[in-house]
Amino acid sequence: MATPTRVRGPYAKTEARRAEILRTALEAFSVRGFQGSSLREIADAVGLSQAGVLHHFSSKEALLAAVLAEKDAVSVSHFDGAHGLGVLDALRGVVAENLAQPGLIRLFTTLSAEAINEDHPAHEYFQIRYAAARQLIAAGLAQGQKDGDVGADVDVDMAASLLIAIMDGLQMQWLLNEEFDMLAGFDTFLATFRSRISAD
Amino acid sequence: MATPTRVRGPYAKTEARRAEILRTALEAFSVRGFQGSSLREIADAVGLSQAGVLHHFSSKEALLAAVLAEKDAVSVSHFDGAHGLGVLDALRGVVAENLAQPGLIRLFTTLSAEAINEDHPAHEYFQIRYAAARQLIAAGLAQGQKDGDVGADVDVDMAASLLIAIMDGLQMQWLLNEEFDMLAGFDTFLATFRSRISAD
DNA sequence: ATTATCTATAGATCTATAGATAATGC
DNA sequence: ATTATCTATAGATCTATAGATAATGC
Repeated sequence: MATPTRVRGPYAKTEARRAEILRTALEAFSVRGFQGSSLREIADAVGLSQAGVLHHFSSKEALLAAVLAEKDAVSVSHFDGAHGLGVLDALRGVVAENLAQPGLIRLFTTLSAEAINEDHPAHEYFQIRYAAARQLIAAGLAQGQKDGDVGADVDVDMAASLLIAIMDGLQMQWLLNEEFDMLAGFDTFLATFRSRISAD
Repeated sequence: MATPTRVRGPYAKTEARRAEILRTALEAFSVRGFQGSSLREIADAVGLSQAGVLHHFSSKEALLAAVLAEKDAVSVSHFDGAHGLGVLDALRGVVAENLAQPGLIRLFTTLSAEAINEDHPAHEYFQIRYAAARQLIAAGLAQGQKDGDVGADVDVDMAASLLIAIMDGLQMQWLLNEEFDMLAGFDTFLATFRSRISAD
């Protein structure tokens, strides 16, 4: 029962076509959510039939999974080696970068709210994503405690949750109103928060 | 072309029936969103046919509008007379109250994210709701500046945005994980924030 | 020969309306 | 007589599959 030998690979254009579908699906999901988007509208925007899209992604859920998998872990690069109060600067970098990617932020904001529902296909994805983000931030702050630049009395898990909460909340206000300056908001928050958690 | 005289009112049971539909619709919208909920599932849960629901609310959008109109302005009572640093205590009261109403919080979190889309029927509702919340909080803080218990250098609009952001963000984490203690999170935030904005 | 794509369609939905029947209020 | 409710249905969707045809790779 060996898997049949793959005689040859896909067409040369296939990779680009798949990327085009993913880009288009991201746009649709970010604006209308997963439930509110149809394969038909994505196919039309790409210039394929609906069945053509399903040739590349076997189901609507598989397409969502592919979109999320592709855009995952992008912001993690900011955290390479960040520790202690440097974590706050890394997060500021994430906020600044997000300003240039409204579509991506809208995707995550829209889908994460849809995914509160346990039956949503991205429910587990977002639970894991949030836990991982908290863990990454908390670990960086804990390292800072060892190094002595973060106060030993700071609850690093709660601090991580607050940082994520303020970022999420500012994004929401920015998405509802482009004029809103979420970077200034984060800086205002950070000014207070930094002195709060820093070891005197 | 006068409106035909209303000869008599609805049945005695009608008010209760409408309330039942609203309660059921809130539950559905809060779990699956507006787009993800169907009149059929709401009708089934109430024990009516789909057409029966549409007799009481002329369309799905009208039902959404009625749900939002009914639940609006509930938290405003906390703010009666709150000003200056008292605004922070009022907001803490809102967070504490929200802990007992996960369904309602899920409704607003789910719908507000769906409503980022300009074409969503609740888009304008949430823009107005956010603006009103910011205005209410900012006005309370501005009053505190006149009274001298909030620092004159504080940007009250930004402070209001930060307070709303942290509340929204903590709610999101709480909805994804019931174990998360959002009141403790808000208190941690407040401890720092209060000293930050208070006039020395 | 295999991959990519299309047309056609099955089988489920979904919202809203039309028109009939049952229940209630004046 | 009016309100409440039902059944039936129109008219649009929606996802996924079957099977045919076109394009490409070895």
